[in-house]
Amino acid sequence: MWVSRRTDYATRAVLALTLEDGGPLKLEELARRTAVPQSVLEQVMPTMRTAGIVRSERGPSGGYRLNKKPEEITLERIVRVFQGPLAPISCATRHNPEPCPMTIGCSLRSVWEEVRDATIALLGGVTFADLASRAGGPWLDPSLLVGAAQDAGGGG
Amino acid sequence: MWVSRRTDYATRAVLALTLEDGGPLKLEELARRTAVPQSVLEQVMPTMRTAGIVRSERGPSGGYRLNKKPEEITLERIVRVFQGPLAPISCATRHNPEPCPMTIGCSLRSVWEEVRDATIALLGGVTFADLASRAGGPWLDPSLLVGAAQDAGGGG
DNA sequence: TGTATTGCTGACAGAATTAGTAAACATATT
DNA sequence: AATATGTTTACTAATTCTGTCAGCAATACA
Repeated sequence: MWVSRRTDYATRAVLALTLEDGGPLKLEELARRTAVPQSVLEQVMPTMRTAGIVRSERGPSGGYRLNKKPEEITLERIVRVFQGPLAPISCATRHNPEPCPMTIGCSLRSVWEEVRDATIALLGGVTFADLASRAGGPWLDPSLLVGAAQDAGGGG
Repeated sequence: MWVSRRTDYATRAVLALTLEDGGPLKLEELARRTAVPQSVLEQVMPTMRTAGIVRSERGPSGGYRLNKKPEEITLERIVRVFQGPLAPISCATRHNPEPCPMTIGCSLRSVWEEVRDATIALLGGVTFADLASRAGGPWLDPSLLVGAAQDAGGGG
């Protein structure tokens, strides 16, 4: 339960863009497909733009596209942008591990590091090309869409 | 960075008790050895007692002991008591996964589940007997102890 | 019986984090 | 200009985290 809502939203958005394969998606449409509040996506997408993951165009016929090939975007990348360090505890980060009073011989830390490494290995080994190919059918449950975007209509 | 301070403290305390091997440790002593504020341990230890991990005796010559053999206490057990579900996201818990609007074909969820399972495998595969045997030398850095427990003195 | 020593419990305050809304702004097209 | 889009910032409410404290409960021992 350590993945924040925004991280979740971001990964959904990138998956949606991957499935769209090139064509730009407007924020409104993106919000509808991912069932994310538009006002929140408004904050999430610029962050990903700054991180170089997506690219945007303004004005009519604007929208978002991926800025790289899906095979080059790992889940780890997205998660890191929104979550920071992946270590479960601050004494086990790779960069600036917080010194803990039990550094010497603290056998707990090595386990936390193993958890960290396993997490990184999994998230780093999955690209959005993988995710898209696995996401066969319709990946959005219409019955739960009601209220997610008021003017989404029944369309489809 | 999803392991809370209290979880950290709890695991340290169990390790300390394991290293003590049977002999009871007073809360005050436990706090000193683990460099945890005594007032916080006062909340953490009863929780572990309720969970059946430790056992306590009151009065003079009282204190805490393990309630099981160290080989029978996994790190997973402790973490679960204080953290709840180990899944990184609420749609990937084993018990009551929160339905997310992308259930159908959402390929992200399976990755979160892999992270969850890897975490469980690691934490569940390590017992405090393991940890104690790995924790060779003095596992408390004296130089960082200052201020951790005011009346600990410079002693040692 | 009473006192000292220990653990137990619940209330609480401050800080930090999270989630979501909204208003005003910038840029591109027509 | 007018419209359609993305951008930025401020803000509120809710929740969680961390640590402190005061007072209660039980045990040992004189």
